[in-house]
Amino acid sequence: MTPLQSIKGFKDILPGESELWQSIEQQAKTVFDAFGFREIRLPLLEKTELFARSIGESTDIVEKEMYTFQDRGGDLLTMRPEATAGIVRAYLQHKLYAREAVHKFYTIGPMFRRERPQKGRYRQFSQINAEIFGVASPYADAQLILVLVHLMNALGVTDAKPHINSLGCPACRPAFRKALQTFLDGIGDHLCSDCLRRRDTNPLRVLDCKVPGCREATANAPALADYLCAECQTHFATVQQALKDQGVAFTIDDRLVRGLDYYIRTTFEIQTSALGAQNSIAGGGRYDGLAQALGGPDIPATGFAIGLDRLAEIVGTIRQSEPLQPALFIATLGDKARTQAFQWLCQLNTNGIAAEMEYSDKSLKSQMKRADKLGAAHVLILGEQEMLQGTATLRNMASKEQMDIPMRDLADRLIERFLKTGD
RNA sequence: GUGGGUGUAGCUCAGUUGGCAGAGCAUCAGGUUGUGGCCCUGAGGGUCGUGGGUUCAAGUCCCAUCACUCACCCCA
Repeated sequence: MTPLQSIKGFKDILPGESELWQSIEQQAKTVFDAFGFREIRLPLLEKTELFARSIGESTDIVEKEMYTFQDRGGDLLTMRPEATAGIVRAYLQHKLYAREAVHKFYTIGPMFRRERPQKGRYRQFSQINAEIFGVASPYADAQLILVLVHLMNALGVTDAKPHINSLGCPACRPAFRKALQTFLDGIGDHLCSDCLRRRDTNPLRVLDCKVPGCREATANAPALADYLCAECQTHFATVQQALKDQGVAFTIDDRLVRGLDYYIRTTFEIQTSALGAQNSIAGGGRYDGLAQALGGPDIPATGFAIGLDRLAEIVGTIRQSEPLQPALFIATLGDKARTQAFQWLCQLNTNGIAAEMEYSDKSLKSQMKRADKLGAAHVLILGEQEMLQGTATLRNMASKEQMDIPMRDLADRLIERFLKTGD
């Protein structure tokens, strides 16, 4: 019988890789602390309606990628495919806007989408999210981009550059959408089949198509920038100026159209070439209308999500994580010695000293081999001779020096020794 | 949902016109009846992804199926 396997698109993070994730998460927390973001932890499960109303009924995510099921009470529930909707829900539910005008959150955790897996894309994937509520100013957008750039630098990710765009607002986007649709109607046969479908459902996405034929056909398409209202223009210009003032290099990409319905004005992505077809490791934008659409007050908001799996893959090629090396390995010969050794081991471990021992009956040679493989700095040998003498032998693995230590209060002596010298 | 590639030891992979299932690394043991790294010797470990077909004979050829993977779509 073949052993059970994990579900397609769900992966294990084994020791060796988990250290990498821990260090990225730690680094992110450090950056968030400095920029004034506080952690919010949320359920993985929400009512389906929340995502349908926030992400957009006609998006692929809602139409065919969500893990949705009915619970025993009859409610339709969904494993969250993204975090923003849940954050907004919690923000509204607890009326946090009534306590303070401005809130800055971050959260780290898994999301679920039933897509076909490939490099850098899994059915369970983790994101680091950051959101700012209550700030309409473009400086909030600029700050988020700066947080991303700062974090990438701190992690040593050099092949990563912000791409930014403005999608306009409810005042100016409809006019552009109409102009674009008219243009697309005129070039019908030159578009790929996907784009023909998009022309009706979501014309802006045609601009984002990678098919060369579509790129050519839309080369002279109306540009969103020409349709932005005065307020949107000022907003976008301020974002750019703020980034320049901070010395952040960025690319204006007027075809950067994001998939979720709720984005307006500023959108941005951090792109890299290190992940095959998946060139985006983080993305976000402004979503001022969402709080109101979900039944709350009209509160401006902006945020981003980092693909943690993708980030870990990139950072992992830069760094290698080594297992923690024990300060001491205890080798024993005989049952009595082993019993004594386990007492000492427990004492050492509970006092914060990384120590290991051999539990089964093995030759001293093979125990030394294992100690060496684990990278133990010292080996404590307790055999029959030592038991008779009332001492144990402490061997320094690097210098090969050995010394006898009385068994009485031995653990205390070692704890003192290792805590003091640190080796 | 669509298309391509790959499935042989724990890992990385050889396997010729169809003819006894292989290597390196790793593991374990011995060389030293109580001392690691290097070296030497040996051992264990395989439903060749799974099921069917062709054949005297299939890891190899044919069909189906599953898994993994890359890409499209979409997105982080």
